[in-house]
Amino acid sequence: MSENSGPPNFVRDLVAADVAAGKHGGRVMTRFPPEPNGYLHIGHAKSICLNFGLASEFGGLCNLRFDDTNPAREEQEYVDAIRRDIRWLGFDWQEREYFASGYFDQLYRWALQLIGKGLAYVDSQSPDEIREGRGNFYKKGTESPYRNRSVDENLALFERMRAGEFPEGAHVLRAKIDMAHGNLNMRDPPMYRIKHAHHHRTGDTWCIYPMYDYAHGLSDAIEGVTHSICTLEFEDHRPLYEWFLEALALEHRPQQIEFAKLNFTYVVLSKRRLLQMVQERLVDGWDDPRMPTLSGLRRRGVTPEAIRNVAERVGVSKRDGSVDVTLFEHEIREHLNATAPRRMAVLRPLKLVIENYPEDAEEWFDAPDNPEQPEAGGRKVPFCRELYIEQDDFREVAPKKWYRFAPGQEVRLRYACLVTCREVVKDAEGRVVELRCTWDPNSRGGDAPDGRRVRGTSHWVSARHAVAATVRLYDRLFTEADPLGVEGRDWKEFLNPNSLEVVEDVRIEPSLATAPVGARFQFERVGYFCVDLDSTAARPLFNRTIGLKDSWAKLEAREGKPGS
RNA sequence: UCGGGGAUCGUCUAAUGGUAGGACUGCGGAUUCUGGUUCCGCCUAUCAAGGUUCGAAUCCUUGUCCCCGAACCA
Repeated sequence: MSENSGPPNFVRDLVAADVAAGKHGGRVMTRFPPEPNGYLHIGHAKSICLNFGLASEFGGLCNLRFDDTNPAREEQEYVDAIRRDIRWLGFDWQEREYFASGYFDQLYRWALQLIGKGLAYVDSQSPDEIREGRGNFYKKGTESPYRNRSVDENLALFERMRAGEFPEGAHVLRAKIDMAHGNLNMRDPPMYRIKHAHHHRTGDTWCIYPMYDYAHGLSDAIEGVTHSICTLEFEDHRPLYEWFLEALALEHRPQQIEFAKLNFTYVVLSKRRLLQMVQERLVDGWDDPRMPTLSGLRRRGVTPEAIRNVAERVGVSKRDGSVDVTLFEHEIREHLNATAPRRMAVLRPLKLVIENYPEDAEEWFDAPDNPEQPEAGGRKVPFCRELYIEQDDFREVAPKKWYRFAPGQEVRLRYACLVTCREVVKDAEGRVVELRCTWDPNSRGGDAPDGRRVRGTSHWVSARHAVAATVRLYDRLFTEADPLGVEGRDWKEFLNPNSLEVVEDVRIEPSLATAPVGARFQFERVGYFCVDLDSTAARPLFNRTIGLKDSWAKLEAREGKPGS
């Protein structure tokens, strides 16, 4: 057992009890079983962390198994993306990469066995008739007229299904269980259907494919999985999961355990809808930084650590709910705050001229990468007579408690010096285009020579040295906490029209211009940013991962709303 | 009208018959060359009603509400 076992939860308790009791010889084996029909998202991350985490905690192993029993939906692209994302998240399945399709032969032989035992039969009803015969929640099912075919007839028919003699839908292999069962899943569920489709791994070898319920538990059994962890909606599939193991009298019996999947406010997590957003170009692909996919989060600049931390923080239970997305945002900031080097960048430049600073002079100030760990190193930032500051940091009429630039107000330029705004220059339309300031030459480095208090500190870049860049400001993709839960409204109505804002005229300090793709920074006083895939030396491109908390904006917003 | 689950601060989650705790959020305050970080404080919860017990979030009974299930999807 490792030390980093995290908070308690019912799955761990179950596993711990099994280990203590010596079940499965005290062995723990889990698996993460994605269907390669879409990209992994933050919800899958919870399952990945749970499965790999449990295995490592109890000295066991976790397999990666692609659950690829439906050739119509599965593609190699997804297999590649899934591998990449799990590795990025920080987990290693070593050589234990499996495919349900790798078990097709064994599964087929077992199906033959079940037919031989009189526990499976070929049904030749139409899909409609089968649905009809299954009954519904309130009405028991009725037995198929084909239910009592002889073993030989079933064997022959099933063999002919496999040989490709029938069109799709002509026949299906069904488990013979109980058409009157209260659980619909037990009313003679289909085990195999005919699909004349090309499979991404088995090609055209098969034209019959096993169903999830038949394939999954048996795949677990083949791999020696001890604890098969899945989500709540499979709870009433468990009797069927167990029925197949029992019917085949397999000695190894994996145990299915269900937990509540992860959900966040202001996020939609369903492969179907994510695929829809991609296909309808509501976003720019699976790795659009607004997507809750692991690829999207990675491109956004979110760290794997933050994702693992949030997976641990949300816990594991059987209550379905929705985690406040601010918890995720908190974990993102927490890790980035500890690891991202600080830099200065001005998103919306306003020119600032220091009138008493020589025209042709310049100097370079020391700036630490992280002021809380000055020993961790730093860089020099250039300074000269003309600088850029943030437009937002100036107000011609200073509100109450405004510490930033305003006529006559002294402000600190971070790591540089103290300056006072003397004059405001406007263009013909009355827009503020330039601040004329003076500096205190004795404040070099940023400290007041006489200990006078200067509350405001602004970031800045040297006009002469700054590099132009583009920044993409990302915001939540949805404007509604529960986009799926608003009665009478389509979830797509709640897509945030401002989820992406491109800012073209950004000025960054020179050290930022050569940062490699994927590098993450804190732009001081602004937020966390990372270098996008499409960034070039000629035009650096940064994605905003998340903004810094802004208590000034909060205060101002509140005061702007009387009565609140 | 059926089957399977679930109900603890606003949110997520602990407490396994013995002080209802933590995290996030929110609200105060301190510190600060980031209105960031950090630190401190505050607010707020056992679905309901009965019962068992010295003692119940926990056990029993009844009820209420919520989620999942009727693909040849997973």
